[in-house]
Amino acid sequence: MIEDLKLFSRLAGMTAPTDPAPSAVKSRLLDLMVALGTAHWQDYAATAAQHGLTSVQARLLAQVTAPVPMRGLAEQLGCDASNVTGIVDRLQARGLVVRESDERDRRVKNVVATDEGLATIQRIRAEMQATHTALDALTEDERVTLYALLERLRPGLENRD
Amino acid sequence: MIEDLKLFSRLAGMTAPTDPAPSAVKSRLLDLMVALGTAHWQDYAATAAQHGLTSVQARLLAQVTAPVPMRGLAEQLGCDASNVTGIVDRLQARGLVVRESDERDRRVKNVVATDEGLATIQRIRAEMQATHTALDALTEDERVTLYALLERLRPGLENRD
DNA sequence: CATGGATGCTTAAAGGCATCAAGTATTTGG
DNA sequence: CCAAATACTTGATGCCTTTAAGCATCCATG
Repeated sequence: MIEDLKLFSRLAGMTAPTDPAPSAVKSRLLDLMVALGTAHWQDYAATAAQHGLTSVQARLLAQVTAPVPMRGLAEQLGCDASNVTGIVDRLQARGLVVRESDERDRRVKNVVATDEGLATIQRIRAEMQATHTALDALTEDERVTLYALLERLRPGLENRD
Repeated sequence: MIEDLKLFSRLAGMTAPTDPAPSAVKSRLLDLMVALGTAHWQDYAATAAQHGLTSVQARLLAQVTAPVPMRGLAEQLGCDASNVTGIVDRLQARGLVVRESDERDRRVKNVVATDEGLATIQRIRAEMQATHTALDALTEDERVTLYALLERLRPGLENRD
């Protein structure tokens, strides 16, 4: 692991001047991000499954901290509005959310989390064992550094319509 | 952004001594990882979709650098073997992979990527625009640091059966 | 050698996710 | 007032996923 760090320091130095070819670090970093992203996602899905939820149901539920119209959920999830209908149907059938008609615009239905819904999503967050374990492997300072680096990655990743 | 780093350095210092309560950094880092993981995953799926592949199909294809038995693919994808049958069926229908009977054990069928399959997966990797853009926001040194940190996260995340 | 138990793969059924096209309310702007 | 836009739902189709069951092949033990 420490060898790895040295290896990449050398690689970094080698391509430093003008960085003409795509960096070897970048390529390997991409692989690593795919691998970790997948593993992390599976942790999320597995934890949600322990509460009888699919990952997309958990993701939707997490968005409902305040009343949200269906349309808004569709945008946040990056999927078709017709899709949200079914997901909310199933969450509602389990008593985790409720649909409320908007008074100002009667076309709109706002989704509201029930107490049980709020409790469930909080529990899922707390129970993501693999992710917690992984983060425990870092010192607090390292977490700060990681946070800062990931924060800088965010702008490039988020503006996908 | 730099303020953020200072903020978290302070937070880190505050919880330093014995770290009794769950760290605030850890909690925010978890949120960030969920957000970035999702965004990154969507980039992956969208890029694969441009080549008419689902994300799982792309993921499977990426595993087939050498002949792999169906069972091996199921383990690498973390899903049931019966699932792999259908995914390989569809990839095979598009001419991206081929099934070959293993000579030593005739129960086994090895999946082999065609030239077109190899080319496709390479193109998808190269075309993950959002991810590449995001990584370009970092300097080479920062990428090295990020790689080293993520590498340390891996053991905790990967040993999920 | 024979056979019973693994092992590798496939099929079928059932449920959820995703997109598209079409349909119903409701609002809004000319 | 009426046409277009908007919010949501429904239905069709296809893929993913799991479970249970089935077939072929291997292997270990008697």
